[in-house]
Amino acid sequence: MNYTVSGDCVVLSGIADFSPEAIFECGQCFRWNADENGVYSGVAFGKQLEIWRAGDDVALKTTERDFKEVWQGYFDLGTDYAGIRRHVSINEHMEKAARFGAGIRILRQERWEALCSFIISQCNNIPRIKKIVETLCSLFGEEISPGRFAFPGAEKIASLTEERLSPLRAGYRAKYILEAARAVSSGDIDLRALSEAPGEEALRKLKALPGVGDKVASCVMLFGLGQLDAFPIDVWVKKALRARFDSDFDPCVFSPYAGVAQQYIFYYERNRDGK
DNA sequence: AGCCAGGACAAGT
DNA sequence: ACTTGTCATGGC
Repeated sequence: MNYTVSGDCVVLSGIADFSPEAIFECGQCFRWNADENGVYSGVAFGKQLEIWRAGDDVALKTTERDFKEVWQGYFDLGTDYAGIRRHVSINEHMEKAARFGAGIRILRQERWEALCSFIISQCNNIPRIKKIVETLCSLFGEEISPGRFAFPGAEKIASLTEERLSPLRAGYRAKYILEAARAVSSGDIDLRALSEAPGEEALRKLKALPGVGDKVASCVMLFGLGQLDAFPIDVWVKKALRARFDSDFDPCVFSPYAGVAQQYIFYYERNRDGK
């Protein structure tokens, strides 16, 4: 990946398939927000970042060291998303969806953060998911700069109780959060190993956790384990599959990038009537 | 005011 | 193998 260092920024020049808005608003993450100028800020891997598009370039306010150690991987800069868009544009609808979602990249998020966040996501709306996640971080995460918090580790959450999680207002999900944290911190489940495991095995082991079914497990695989072929089916994707694909349609045709295709479908289905 | 949300799970057909 | 009720909460 070509980049230049300019002042306190790292600049990616002439990079096409990289839209901060598409990346952060496509529902894959919950801790990034834009200011009035379209500058996104957030925290990942305990590091803070501001990032924005400037013409043909993308600027990241970070050090070269953090760029190489954290953000290059986080933004999946080694993957050719233009090629993936061509690969999944198998029909007219997918051409439109992929064009609409051009600039989406699947973030390689922290494994435990992805698991915890998508447990919270079940039967919940995105604004409230973000609120619960942010409360979780501000209450139990390390303050890395004034008002900014890292995502709390599984060990930290495992040491808590349902009572201590009650300020989250997470409802029935609180016990799922605790159980998952205990499983991760005790080594009962090894998320790192699952990112190298076959999809079948990763899905099965994730679903052994209480409160984790097909959909949440698939999201963890896609957004936390780097398994780009995982295909989460939520209410929006279900609606799109019903309305815009044959009844016997099999997402395997997108393999090995079914998850990316799913994200184009999801993002397009949610926003096609808006902007 | 009431429907719905990036569901999971058990119980009933 | 499908359908239904329940779970806790608040965004819109």
